[in-house]
Amino acid sequence: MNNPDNKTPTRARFAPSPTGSLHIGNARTALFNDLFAKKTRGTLILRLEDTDLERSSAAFEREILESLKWLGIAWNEGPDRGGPAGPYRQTEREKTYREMAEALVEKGMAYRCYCTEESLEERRKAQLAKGLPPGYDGRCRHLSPEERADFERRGVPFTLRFRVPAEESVAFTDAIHGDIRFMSDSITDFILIRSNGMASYNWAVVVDDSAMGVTHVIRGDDHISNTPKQLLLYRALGRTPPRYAHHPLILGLDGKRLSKRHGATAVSQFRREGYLPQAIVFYLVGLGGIVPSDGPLLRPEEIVKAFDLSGISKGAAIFDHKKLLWINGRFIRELPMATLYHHLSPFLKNWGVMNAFDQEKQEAIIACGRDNAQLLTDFKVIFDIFLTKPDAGSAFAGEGEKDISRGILEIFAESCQETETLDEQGYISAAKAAMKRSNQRGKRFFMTLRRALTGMEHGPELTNIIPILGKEEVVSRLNHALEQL
RNA sequence: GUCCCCAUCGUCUAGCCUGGCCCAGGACACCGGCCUUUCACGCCGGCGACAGGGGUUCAAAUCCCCUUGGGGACGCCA
Repeated sequence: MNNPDNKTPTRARFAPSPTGSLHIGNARTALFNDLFAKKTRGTLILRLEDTDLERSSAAFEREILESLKWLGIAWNEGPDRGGPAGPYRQTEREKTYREMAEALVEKGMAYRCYCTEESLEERRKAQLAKGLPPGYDGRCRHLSPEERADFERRGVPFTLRFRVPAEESVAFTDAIHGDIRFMSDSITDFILIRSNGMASYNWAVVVDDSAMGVTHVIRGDDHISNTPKQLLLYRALGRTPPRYAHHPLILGLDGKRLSKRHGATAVSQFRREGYLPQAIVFYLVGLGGIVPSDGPLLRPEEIVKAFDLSGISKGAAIFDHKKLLWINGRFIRELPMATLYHHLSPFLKNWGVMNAFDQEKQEAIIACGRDNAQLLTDFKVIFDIFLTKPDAGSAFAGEGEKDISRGILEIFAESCQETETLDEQGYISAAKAAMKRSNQRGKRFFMTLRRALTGMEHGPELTNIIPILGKEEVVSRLNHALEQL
């Protein structure tokens, strides 16, 4: 579906509803649309589906836009930046939905339904109990003029329902799944306009996509069964439907659709936890089978180049947190320092690193800890090594070893003093000299140094840590440790 | 329940369209080893799958059918 007749420029859209954070599954939909638009040199539209007045909020809207931007998803038209196909918020198109629905009523393709929600709910339950598919039973479909007049006289609120034609075959070719066919009989009359006057999902989508000139609809698998409804609507409207691509959903470890109870799912949360946007994007496209996730780390342009809708795998994929972590670690290790630093700086500010060290030193520390980090937040421990003098005392081995430890530290301190500059080479020779003089070496020797200098048993190599600490600080820490012994 | 979608190692996948090169390749995870002053990184090795059954064919992971399993939809949510 890479724009077969490339006469018409492609127009794709991502249409989240601001009723929650942008979660990883929606992010993938957004990403696919973004990649498709970029690949075909088309347009990406961002549209807010805020017709659920109860649950939509401005805060969620802000968070969604922010998360999208952070992921590097760039829309050309949207609520925040306008465009020729506005409005980009469904609540602002309210009037159009109603007028167009009324026009359908005029033509007999839609009708007023006076059923109450409670009654509908009861009937649905009854259907289910009888083993029938739940769905509208068509009660108001053939109201007599008298009955209708009666409802109107009593001022009963109504919805506008689409009159689904019988025995029609609705087929479409999905870019990912191939041919899909439904019979209209499996679809019951659905609501176009709710009793509060607001459009319902399927209607708003069709009116919008049509008005906005959307050529390609790329969305989750869960919308496959909405597609025939929308196709019927296009038919009623006499308009050409877009092309469709339904990608599979992301599932949790238990095989159920990914949700909050599977742990972190919001993009903003991943961001806070120290994931890189590059890693998330790379993981997400890898999940779809677009790029091999074990292959080389790709730059955004390369991902665009590799992107192909028809290459997306059909089966649902389970979200594997461990693999994401691994990918994140790879990016931390392989990203250019400038890029890594950029993503790390908000964290550095929080940790009070900014005023403690100049950028050069910060970068040296980052380089020193890279191999030990999988998340950006893992750098906290690394920076702590340099930020605070360790409380080494408790970290030393048993009573009997105190004298040995003392000897090692004293002698190593001397060796350091004798060394001109304690760079990597200087450290190595100081250590060699100290080993000879103290007659200690190997694990005991180095672990003693490590504990005295960092207060921890694990961490980056001392050859990387010591040059950054510098001679003065090293000696100071050694003395500090000696005092505690 | 009805309709729709899907089905290769625990997980993500390659292979499937255009049958033989596949007693199925890679990666994550896991296990073992190496490197090493520690953890990590890195390197080497191991474990581990064509859901089942029928066809078609000289030959099927690959094509067809059925079964099973999973997912989704069926809402005045999107």
